[in-house]
Amino acid sequence: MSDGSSFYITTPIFYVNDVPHIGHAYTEVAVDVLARWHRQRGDDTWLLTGTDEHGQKILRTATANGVSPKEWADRLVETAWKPLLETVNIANDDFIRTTDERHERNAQKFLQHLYDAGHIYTGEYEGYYCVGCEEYKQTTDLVDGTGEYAGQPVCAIHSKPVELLHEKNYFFRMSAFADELLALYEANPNFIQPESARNEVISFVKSGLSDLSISRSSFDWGIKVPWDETHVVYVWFDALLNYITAIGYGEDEDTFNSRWPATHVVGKDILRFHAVIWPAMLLAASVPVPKQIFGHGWLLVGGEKMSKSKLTGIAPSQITDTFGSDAFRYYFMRAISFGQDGSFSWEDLSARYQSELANGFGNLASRVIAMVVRYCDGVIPTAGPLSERDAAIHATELRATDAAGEAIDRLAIHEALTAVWELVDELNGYLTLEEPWSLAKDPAKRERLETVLATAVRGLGTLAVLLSPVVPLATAKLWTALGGTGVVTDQRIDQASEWTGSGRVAPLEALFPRIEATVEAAAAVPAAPAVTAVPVTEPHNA
RNA sequence: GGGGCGGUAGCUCAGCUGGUUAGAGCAGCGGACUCAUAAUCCGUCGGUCCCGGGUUCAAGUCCCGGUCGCCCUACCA
Repeated sequence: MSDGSSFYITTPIFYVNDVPHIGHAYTEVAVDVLARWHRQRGDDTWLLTGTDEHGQKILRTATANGVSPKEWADRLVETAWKPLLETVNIANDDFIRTTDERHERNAQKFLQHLYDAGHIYTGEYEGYYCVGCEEYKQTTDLVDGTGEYAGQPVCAIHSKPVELLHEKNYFFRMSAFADELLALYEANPNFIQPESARNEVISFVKSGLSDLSISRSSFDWGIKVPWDETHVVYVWFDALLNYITAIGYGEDEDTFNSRWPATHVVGKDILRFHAVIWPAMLLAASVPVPKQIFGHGWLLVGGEKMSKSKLTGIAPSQITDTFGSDAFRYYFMRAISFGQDGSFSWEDLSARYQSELANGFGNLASRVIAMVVRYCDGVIPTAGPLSERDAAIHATELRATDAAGEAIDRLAIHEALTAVWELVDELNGYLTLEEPWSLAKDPAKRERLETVLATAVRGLGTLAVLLSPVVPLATAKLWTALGGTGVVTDQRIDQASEWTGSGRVAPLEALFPRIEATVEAAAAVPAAPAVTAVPVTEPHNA
């Protein structure tokens, strides 16, 4: 687990037409925390994210805005999606766009490969098409018409007649892989996690797989099907391939082999694409399947799934403008069991910011450093003989380090934080019991004072190392204040308590300053939309 | 219609294969302390474990029924 092995992790790629909300940021942060953790463990880590830019919807909005689809995508990537990564401080190693040449070229290679191997056939798709919806409807989406349309099926949404259309399509023989997939799920219980996600996928596949239409000819904004340029590749088929085209599939075997297979973290709404279609595609192409697919839960606002249409969508910057990116990252990682749905509320966010970050961790850093400055002129003292309590702190450092690392291996980010926070709480309690401010008044207790402060400083440095993946800005400041060697992100997280430094501390500003008046403003104003349905500002597309 | 998940203190949630007085954090209340971001530490209040049956020496924990919420999936006419 710390042998420099490869760790390749991905986020889903953003559909550029969406408006960034905290759900997108949540996924990014989770993946980023895992990636940072692995980097600090010495693993050869690679974090990929990017954008999904093809498809009819994008073509349509681009046209409506009077620009080409590529121009439209360029604009959204630059104004919305790359800024989102900045907003929540994502340290990605690559950013792939499905319009990148490297992607298009190698996605075509992949497709041609499947075609040559006989996994693709020509079929005909017949279905009812609703012009209003601009999509094929299932018969269950249709209702009997009334009035002038009596007797014919109409779209349940538009109440207008649908057209029966035939379209030639290329189909991927996905049905042939059902047994192989089930065997895969069976043989590797961790392939799909958490358990609830795994069960759902298994029961879905057991109920039978149908073949997948993978091309469209009614519009042309997509990757051309290599043997038939009148067709473009179905957007999901195209999008999934980003995970391999980004690391050299088709043209750089060495790089590809050194990174693949990946850990895919996705929202549970797109789990099936990743846990069924994607592995089937890879099996067909004789490419190893992913290491793991993890489906996380949804963010609930006011008890409902957060959504733009319900006006509960929240822009990440609404949170980070007030609380900062560290608090955003910490809050969502700590408050929500990764894998389950989680409730978001401004009240909970500001409560946790105050009690856990400001009063718990931030204040601990302040008081320890202040005492070293005050009682030892900023020189970190050397510990003398250790008391039972001192030893207990050291034991907790080791226990937290191990427990957190083990939790990260299970992608239980929230548990990792819980484990680390035991050290925060114990250190605060330790100081209260040892009362270094009292020891300082008695010269005869000098050695004891120094031992206590040395122990506290050591614990604080351990926290800086352990929390660096989650709150990188605060821990960098803390690291500097502690006189830590090099940068904190280079410190081995699996040996967090073995950190070294110059032996001097520097003054430290409050890591998480209290947010007094602004808390009320933040809690009151942005919370309003969920209750009173005030529209959330959407800065980009109409 | 089938299938799955969930309904535990004011809030957010733990409670594995059933076993002593049902737990945590936050909020509330009381106290201690002063190094620190009026922060920290200690104590304390607080629950018909959705409802009704059943199995058992014993059920939040298993079974049946009901109810509410969510998710997946499928429709007969």
